[in-house]
Amino acid sequence: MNKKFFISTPIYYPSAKLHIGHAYCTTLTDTIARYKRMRGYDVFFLTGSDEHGEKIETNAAKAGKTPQAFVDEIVEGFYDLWQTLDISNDKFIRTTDEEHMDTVQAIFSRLLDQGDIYLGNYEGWYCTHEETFWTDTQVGPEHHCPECGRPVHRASEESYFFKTSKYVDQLLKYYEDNPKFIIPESRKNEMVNTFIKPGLADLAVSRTSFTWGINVKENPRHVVYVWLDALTNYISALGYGSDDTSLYQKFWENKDSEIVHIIGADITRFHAIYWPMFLMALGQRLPDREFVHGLLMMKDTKMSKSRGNVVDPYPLINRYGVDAVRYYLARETIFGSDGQFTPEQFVERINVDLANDFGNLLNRTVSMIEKYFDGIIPQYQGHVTDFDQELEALAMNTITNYEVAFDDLKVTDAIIETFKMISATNKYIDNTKPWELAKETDKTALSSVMNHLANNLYIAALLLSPILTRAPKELFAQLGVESSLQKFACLKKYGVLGGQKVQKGNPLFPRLDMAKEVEFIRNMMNK
RNA sequence: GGCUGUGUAGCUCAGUUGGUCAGAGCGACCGGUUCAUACCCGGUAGGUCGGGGGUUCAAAUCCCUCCGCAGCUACCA
Repeated sequence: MNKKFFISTPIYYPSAKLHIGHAYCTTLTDTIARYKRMRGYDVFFLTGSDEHGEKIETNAAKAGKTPQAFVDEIVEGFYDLWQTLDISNDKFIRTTDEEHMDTVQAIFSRLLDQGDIYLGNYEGWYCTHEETFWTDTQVGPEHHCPECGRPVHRASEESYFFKTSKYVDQLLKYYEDNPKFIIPESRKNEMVNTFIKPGLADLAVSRTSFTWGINVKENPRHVVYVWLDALTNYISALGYGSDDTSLYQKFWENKDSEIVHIIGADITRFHAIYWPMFLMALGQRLPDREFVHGLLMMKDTKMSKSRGNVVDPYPLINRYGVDAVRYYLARETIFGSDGQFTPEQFVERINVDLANDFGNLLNRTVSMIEKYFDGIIPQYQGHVTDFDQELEALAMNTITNYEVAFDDLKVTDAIIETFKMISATNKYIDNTKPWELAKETDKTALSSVMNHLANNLYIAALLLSPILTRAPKELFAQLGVESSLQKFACLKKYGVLGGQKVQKGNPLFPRLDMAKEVEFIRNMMNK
């Protein structure tokens, strides 16, 4: 029985096009999903779209479309972007899917029956112009709308509430028993200090001010308000509460399944507090990890819809390729802390790591094997020199470090480990000086060097295959690696390559002209 | 205002429980090499570890204070 692994991205809101921040989160999640599959796990990778709410209703009206037609069109763009980025999700859930809506209604009814949800009044500061409720802190002592500056007034709206008090202690205990539930830990402290300690308010889970949502069966004037709708996607996608719960049993209820949500800091509260509470109320198992990823910053402005200044991923992908973009996203930012996007760093990362170190290593290796051995990779013969031995030891060590890092969701660290090995392999060429060995009549040492180069490249390509979806295949083609060897399990022992016929191809990653490309990206960003 | 974090070489950042912790990568400069995508390899970088004060035999690493920056501050996804 294989181990199970469930991983999700947030479901994104289709009020506008996706930008590189979304691409970042989804790509990172994808690398983890691919890694786990490579390690032999049964993986369920979920992404989707959160399609209800007032903003959609309004935007659709502005566009002269029905909300459904409006979201249908935008969600098409989601599909397209994920396909373009080689995202390997197993399902794409939409909160307008009938099964999802049925499940949400059923959950709502059950929680209402149980007394976890009650009817009350949502009270706050209301701005008539913005048609929005604000909190005390948001309106400040002057009681002005933070959005438009107009005066606000007290108002209340009938709403259903989820009773959080019932589950607070249980939640805190879960935090305590599962120290790795919220990562990074500072996010957990934020939750406890900001929301729980001061006394957690009940959560409004319905609205009467708009209609584009899932109806509350018991009271159709109300629609289910965002979080009870959106968060439920993680289990409705698996068939929870439906006729076929096999996936749910396999990936959620199953004790041997690890459940990971990758989320942005902006939705931590909902995933770290309310989602566990909903699950507790339903008597269901809680996720193992809420991994809060960092934000991609544009120089000094946050990249988000609200502040504009977003980078469209398409021009980057079209010009530099999927691998380059995926690599940049996974490598440049330490997973869990914020990163910065600058054109210079983007180009440099690709040139230094992918073109110079990795791509060029393949190129020079293939050239030498063609030149010295008529294109046939010499057989592995153990380690002939100390350099061979060191390189082998380092390669095997790299594989271990890589696994440890990736298992802990430290994607960046896993990549760094891999590139340390690639660097060491470049250095190995300088140490062994194959061009001098080629002058000797005894080719033993030279053949061993060629074999080690091929084997290290092969290992590197396998380790990078969760990140790069194209280049490893090209590398395997150039080294003549048969598909039966393109498996992680083959890395258990060193030296599996030997006897293959190499075939020189195009450079894996062409070197980019810094000045020219920086200008291109700048122009793109300023559009 | 409150709560979290953060401020280390030109740039991006590592630095577990205080004592080779003053580091890595990139850029720059110098040198080497030729199998290679002007690539790769080696060497050099003298940064008061934000300012000030304190604890200690010893602090980037603990405490206080000040300054800068970021996130959150309860229903916008």
